[in-house]
Amino acid sequence: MDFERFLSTIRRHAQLSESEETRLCSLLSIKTLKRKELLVRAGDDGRHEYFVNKGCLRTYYIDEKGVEHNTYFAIEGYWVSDIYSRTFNAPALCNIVALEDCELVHISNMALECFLKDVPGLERFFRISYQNSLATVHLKQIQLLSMSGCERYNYFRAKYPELDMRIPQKHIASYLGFTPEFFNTVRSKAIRDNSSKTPRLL
Amino acid sequence: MDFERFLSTIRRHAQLSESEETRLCSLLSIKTLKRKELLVRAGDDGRHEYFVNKGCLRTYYIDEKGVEHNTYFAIEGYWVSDIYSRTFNAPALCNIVALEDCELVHISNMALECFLKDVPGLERFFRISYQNSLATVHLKQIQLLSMSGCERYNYFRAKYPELDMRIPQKHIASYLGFTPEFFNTVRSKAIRDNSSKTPRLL
DNA sequence: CGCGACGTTGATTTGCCTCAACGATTGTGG
DNA sequence: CCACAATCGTTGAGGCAAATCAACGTCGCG
Repeated sequence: MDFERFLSTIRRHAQLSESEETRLCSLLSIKTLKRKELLVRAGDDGRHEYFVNKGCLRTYYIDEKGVEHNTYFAIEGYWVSDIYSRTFNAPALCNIVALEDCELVHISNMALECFLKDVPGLERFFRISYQNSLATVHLKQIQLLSMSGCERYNYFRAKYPELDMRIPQKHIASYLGFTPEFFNTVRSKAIRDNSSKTPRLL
Repeated sequence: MDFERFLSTIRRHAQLSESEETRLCSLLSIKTLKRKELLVRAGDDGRHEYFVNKGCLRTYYIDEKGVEHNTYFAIEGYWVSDIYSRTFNAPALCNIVALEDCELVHISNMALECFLKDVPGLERFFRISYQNSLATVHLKQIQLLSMSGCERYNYFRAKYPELDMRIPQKHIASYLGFTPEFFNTVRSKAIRDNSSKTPRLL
């Protein structure tokens, strides 16, 4: 079992004692997924947290008309789950699917909650992580409200060059909130005038 | 100094010892604001957290063209701050202004951070709060991507009836991501066919 | 090879914005 | 207490950004 990357991520914001780390590891398991396999299906029980050791996943919501909307991409070192389901003990809102073959570290929400009650250091880790996510999401929200489609894509390319290359364009289009066709015209324009001024926010 | 509501909010997710509560209170102060007064100005130091005892505030971002975009409303029992500034020790991204006369509980980010290091119970409180916010914001993000303007407003009315009545329409328009003029046509339509199906998400 | 997924391009439509004008309401100073 | 300004909400005409629909080239894969 390879929990090294997992543990070193935890250690970035919190110190656990050796025995705490051992106990934590006993709650973990490894889950592998083939490309296109579903990790979470909307409506099912989504009360699990995953850490990406290897691979790439996408989280998306399916609206009433059957249209998919991507909300999140996860690659190595990222966490992924249906946060809504975990937090409110509700059925999952979103689907999560592997874009590549994946190796994930798994912990059930229940095990995690119990462990958190006992181990303040881990509370601290997640408090900091969630705070960071919240600040980041707030920035994304500002972006969605204030930037044109073209600007949003330039911003995305500048901030996540790896995702821009690794993920099929139609998924990026959906993530940024427009159609694949429109994404195309934006994209060719963005590449043409590559003079592209760096965005104001980063 | 009236910290009762503040403390009872904390107690909802965490238990502090009596001495911890006393120490916490010694870090707090009361801040009052008149209507239209600024609490935080974009670009300034925003490393403070506030809890609303009384009143109503709005958080907004000003884009490059000078247009305001509302991102958050806070009323009694809510917390408010420039989370980005607090988290990344950066200048504030947003302005925060009083929509009514306000009474706030104030704590500086530095005092809060120090206290958190010492008091695991408070880490827990904020871990849970941030997790709830994150789940809620994720839902809002889904909404912005998947719903039409009209649907977004019906959703907002259903979920926050108090805010719908308490806050000037133009601010709600901006929060939902469209102009006051367009908001109006949407609003009159929404009221007319009040048959309005309850939204799928809540 | 042939099928299906993906990316590309263009014609048409539409949701929402812009601009402008006009009541209604609130606030303010004389 | 009234007059006037300022702000807010309302309505309509015209315009633009982005969606929709449809057709076609290309690539990877069974």
